[in-house]
Amino acid sequence: MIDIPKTYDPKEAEQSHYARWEERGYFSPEINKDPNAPVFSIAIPPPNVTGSLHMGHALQHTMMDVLTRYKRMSGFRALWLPGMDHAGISTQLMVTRQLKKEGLTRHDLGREKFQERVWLWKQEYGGQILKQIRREGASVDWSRERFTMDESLSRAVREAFVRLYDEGLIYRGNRIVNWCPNDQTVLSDLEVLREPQKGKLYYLRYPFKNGSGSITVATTRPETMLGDTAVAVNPSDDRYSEMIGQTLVLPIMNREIPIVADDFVESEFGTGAVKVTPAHDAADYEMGLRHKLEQIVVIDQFARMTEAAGADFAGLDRSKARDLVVEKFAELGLLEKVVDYEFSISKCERCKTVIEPLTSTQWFCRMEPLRDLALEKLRAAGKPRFVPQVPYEKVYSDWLENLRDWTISRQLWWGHQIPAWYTGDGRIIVARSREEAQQKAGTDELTQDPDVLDTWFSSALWPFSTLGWPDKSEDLKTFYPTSVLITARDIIFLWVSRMVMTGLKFMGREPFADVYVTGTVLDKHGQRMSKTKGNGIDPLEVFEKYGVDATRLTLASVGSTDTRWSERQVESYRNFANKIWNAARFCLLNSDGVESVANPFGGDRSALPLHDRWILSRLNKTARDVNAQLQEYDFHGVVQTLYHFFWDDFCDWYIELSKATMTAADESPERSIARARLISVLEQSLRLLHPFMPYLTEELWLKLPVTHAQLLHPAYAGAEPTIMLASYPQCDDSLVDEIAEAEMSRLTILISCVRNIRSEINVKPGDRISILIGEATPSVRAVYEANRDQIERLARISNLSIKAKLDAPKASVRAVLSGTGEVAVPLQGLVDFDQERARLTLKKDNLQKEATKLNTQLGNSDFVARAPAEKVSELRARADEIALHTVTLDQMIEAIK
RNA sequence: GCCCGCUUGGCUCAGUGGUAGAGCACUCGCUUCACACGCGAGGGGUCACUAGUUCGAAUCUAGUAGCGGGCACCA
Repeated sequence: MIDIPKTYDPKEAEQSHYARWEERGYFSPEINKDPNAPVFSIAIPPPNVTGSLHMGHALQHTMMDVLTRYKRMSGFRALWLPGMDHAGISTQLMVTRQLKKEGLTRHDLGREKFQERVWLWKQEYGGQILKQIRREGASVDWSRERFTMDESLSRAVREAFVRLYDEGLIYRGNRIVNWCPNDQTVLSDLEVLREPQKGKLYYLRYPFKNGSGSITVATTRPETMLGDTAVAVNPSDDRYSEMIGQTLVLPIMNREIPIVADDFVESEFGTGAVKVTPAHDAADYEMGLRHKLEQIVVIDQFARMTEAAGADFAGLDRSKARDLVVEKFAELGLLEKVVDYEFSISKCERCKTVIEPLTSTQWFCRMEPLRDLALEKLRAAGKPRFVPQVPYEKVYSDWLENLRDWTISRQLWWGHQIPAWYTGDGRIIVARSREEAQQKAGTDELTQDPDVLDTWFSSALWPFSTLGWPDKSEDLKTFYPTSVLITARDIIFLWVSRMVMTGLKFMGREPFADVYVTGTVLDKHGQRMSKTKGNGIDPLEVFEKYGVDATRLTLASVGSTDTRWSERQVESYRNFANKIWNAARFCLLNSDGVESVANPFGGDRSALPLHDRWILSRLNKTARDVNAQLQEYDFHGVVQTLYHFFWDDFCDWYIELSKATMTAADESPERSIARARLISVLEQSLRLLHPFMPYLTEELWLKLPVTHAQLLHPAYAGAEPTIMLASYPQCDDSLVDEIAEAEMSRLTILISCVRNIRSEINVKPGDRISILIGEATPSVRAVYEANRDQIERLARISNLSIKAKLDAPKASVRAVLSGTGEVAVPLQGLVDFDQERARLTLKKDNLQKEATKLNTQLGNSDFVARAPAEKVSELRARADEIALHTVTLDQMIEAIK
């Protein structure tokens, strides 16, 4: 006897299969030997080298793995390419901290040594997430693992930079940027968070030069007034129109500044007059350009006041400077008032430091021409296709339409150093290498720009740089464009749109056909999980507690809508995994003799027992639905379909109906065939489930007494058996059998009805009862006759009478079978009549309510005239049924009075 | 401020122009020889609110409220 535990222990299966799959090369597309195989490819959204797995990853990876495994089993040359990005700022921060413990700064080491330290750090601490991806069961091709700092990807970065520069899409310029005083680098708009902030609004008076009073401006940042070079008012604001062009004397600084007119100013806000600090505010910067105002830098890169702010302020921190400015205004009698004010403030996404807008020379990428490529592609070809289309396509196109230039330089040492060199005479040479630069420059007296590129610049190239671009590699030809990108919605701008733009620019094709945007897993209160809130749930702990497969099912069923995390949900899928385990256990414990059955469902199909024809029909319809749902990325739907097929159809009915034959004591051909059929259906079910539950299904599938090699997809012929490479079941239309399904429903309705009666009148589960069936059409009666044993066994009946007429004793419980037929259970005085009468009366009342509703509808001539005839007759049939049922109930009530 | 999404039984969520669904929780009964992470039976919802379109609306339209999200140079 085979020894199989009663409860599924996920750990064992999770430990034993992954390494084997990987070693045998099952994750690589090369495993597919069919030269004409269609191609399916996914580039993983590269996680950050400093990061570790969170629920969002687990969710996306589950879906990517489901699709990859599904396509692989369907014979596709499937590639899911893994890797990481180098996370410039975060990684540099990690190593800087490490150095600090040793009492060192990066400047002590110098650039080169520092970079060596970062690589050492990466080797030791980086890429935790790669191990975690293995734990998830993700079937990524590790032989193609990439890192954005790999030489081949770095080459792609340089190539892209040079090409964009040569076309004038990359330029160097002095503009206002977002500066993080803590990280000491510029940031792009997308790396800046806006957070609500409680602060003050300061009303400051700026006197006129001619001594005729003052104008009042309102500001949240008084310290910036030291760099003011104008005050602006709206040209149509009557209060100020006469003052336009007049000169003010900036207090403290005693600088003469003009009053200018600008449409940007909102008359309703504050005093309607705005101080203008072109060097320290993005809007003021624009205004400064419009009015040719001087940019005076009063705050430096450490957020301290500069010499230009005056001797009293130079070197002061910006917050100290604020206090001092306010103090001085008060002393001068120029502080009109200070009011509480709530506004939003820009913060560094990573370190939450308040951003200092300042003018600085940086590298920028012009977005308009790239943006136009993406918008044209969307409008002309609908590419990429967003799933769900609403609202993401619009989110994407709206963003593209309002796009501003992208700051791509970063003042870091970790990343791709900008391939630009400066000559002694001030020329800029952009080239793929120093050698090329020297050639172009005609000199070797070159200094390379010290800055590196935004990490996202390299990520934007990911779908093709990972496949070998700029070389015209085989991989690039085969796997680009990728099939689908699966990601969270907050990455649409940061990554998706940039990949589309670079893909169209350099490859001439969008990098992926579809973009599937996942929902978000929220905490139980509906809040986003975040490190700062500390409300995150560690997927690894969930794996540990409930198993990877159950967690994957839970995550897959999240689909594209936000869902609150519910441990109960995982628990129910854990139970489902156990159900599968036990169904298999039952099959395996009763598997003697199945080897002798070559083709369990072979021969004349119409001669098969009803339940066999029925399960084949259900199985094939399930395969049809599942394939369709997977094509449509309906992850939630497909999980439901598989769950209900396996549990309701296979376990609750098919196994139960098979028991009569398959658990017979004596060995017989019938017994072996029944067992082989059960195993065949189980085997196919496991294949359907495999993309979602890789470990459990592999564990069980390999145990089944079937000829595994024959079940492999032809593209993998000759491979060592694994369910990973078995054919994904497709619907065989010839096995869809509506008659069998209709007949089967007659049986299940009857059995459920009898069970219901037993329960209602409190018959002990073990007791066998007599029942009578009548009033059924001859064909239905034939179904009952043919399945007499099954009915008796599953409804626990000792005496089953099937006749044309129902001749039940008066004191019987009778029930109308939905569709056709009546069933009666003689009571033989075993029931409390009062109780029974009450029960029947309640039942009758409920039926009356439904009848009233139906009759109203059927009495409506408009309905009868306009509704589809099918619908009308459906309701008529139901009304007739209720009428019949009511009569029966009346008779029953009468009989036990 | 603008745009978008969500609002279905106690909880988490499906769903569709035509008699309200699942899982969990709950009630009752079961150690029935795969499974108590189970088996059988059952109770429970005017599908946020209002108005409209329709023979018919939870499903379409408009508005209202609550929640959530995105965008924005309001000092």
